[in-house]
Amino acid sequence: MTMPKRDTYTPESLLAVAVEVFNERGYDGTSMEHLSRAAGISKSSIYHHVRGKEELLHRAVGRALEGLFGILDERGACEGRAVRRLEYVTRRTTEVLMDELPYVTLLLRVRGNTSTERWAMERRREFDQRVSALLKDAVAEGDLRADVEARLATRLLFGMINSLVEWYRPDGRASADAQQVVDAVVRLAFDGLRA
Amino acid sequence: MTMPKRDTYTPESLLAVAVEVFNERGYDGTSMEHLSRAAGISKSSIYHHVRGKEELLHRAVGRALEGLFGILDERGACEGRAVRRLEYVTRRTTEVLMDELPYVTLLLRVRGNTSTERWAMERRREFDQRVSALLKDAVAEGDLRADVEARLATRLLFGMINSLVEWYRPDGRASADAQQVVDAVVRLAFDGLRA
DNA sequence: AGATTAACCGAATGTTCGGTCGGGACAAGG
DNA sequence: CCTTGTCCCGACCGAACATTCGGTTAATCT
Repeated sequence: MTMPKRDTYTPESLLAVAVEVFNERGYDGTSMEHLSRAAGISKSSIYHHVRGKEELLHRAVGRALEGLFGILDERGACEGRAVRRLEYVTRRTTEVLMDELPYVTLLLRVRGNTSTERWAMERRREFDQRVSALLKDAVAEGDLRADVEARLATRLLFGMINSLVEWYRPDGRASADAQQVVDAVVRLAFDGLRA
Repeated sequence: MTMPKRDTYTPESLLAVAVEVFNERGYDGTSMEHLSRAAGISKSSIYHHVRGKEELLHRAVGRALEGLFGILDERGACEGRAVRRLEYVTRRTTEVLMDELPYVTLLLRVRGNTSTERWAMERRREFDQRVSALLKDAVAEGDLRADVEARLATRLLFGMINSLVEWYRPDGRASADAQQVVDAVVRLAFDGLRA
């Protein structure tokens, strides 16, 4: 096997560039010309690394979904009272969203025009339902208010968390910044704005 | 002046159709061909009513912004303690968002590729800052928790409200449904999930 | 040194895009 | 009944689109 020493693109490193551009211009608003300019290689060279535009999208949303579903398998999401598990998932979802920001951003914006997008939307709905069940359990155990429907509350909770992709930008090496955001999300979600 | 009796499109009625398609496929993912099929007239006929694709976008986001900024001029947003004014704006923003759902949806999704989109983003930021100032006042008056930064809290609050466009669909003639959503938003925002 | 191969490129492919053009149908005013 | 203006259409245009193709370069393997 040959191993080129000059720095070169892998499907993964190319994906990182592409996802940045997708998020800036929108997937449909991004041409292969845009991608090639951002990557610093020619349009045709991109096809050496990936099958095409849609494969880049598929890899990106796949990575985001992997991160999100991974949370549900962690110990904190499976053990203890439902309200503690929900708080854990809330915290971890926020963390994963910030860790994998560009990929999750892209996932949250797919509109369903291609089969890849429809697949992503379906898997996302699946994740939502898993968390909705968790919230419903916490209400049943008496730890969460019962005067707001579980499905509705889940949607508003995720609405708050997911909105991070609209404004959060990683702050250099300081993860103190990130932890502050996570705390704010958990506090506001569970205890509200009121003093 | 001639007055055709056969039912025909006005810029406004055409806009309503266009905005639906924009929201389904995304603005960039919508071609004039898609619009013409949805409107039931030919592509070229669309240009009889509007200057082009971007004018439709401009009219739509303009209408959304009009509705949002209108809230800030209402009495409830100008009188009383800051926390009450913030609660009023929260409630009314949710209501306007549901009333003008398709238009606000489009507004919240612009990415900044055209000058119209950049204009919309700027005006939106302006609205955000007005509300952020309100929230900051409420913290200063001791009615809201001080352990979460005002700017951050505003973003999370709007994140929750704005997420409505991702899932809320008007329920026939029943506005009881809508009022339930408004109540849930205000309750969760100010008092949290906890029982 | 010669063969192989990953990485890349410029030029061209067919397709779809937003938008234009000349004209037809039809109602209202004279 | 003939003009005038509204509303619409099919045919078309240049540009931009995603993708393909034939070939070049340079590093690795034998």
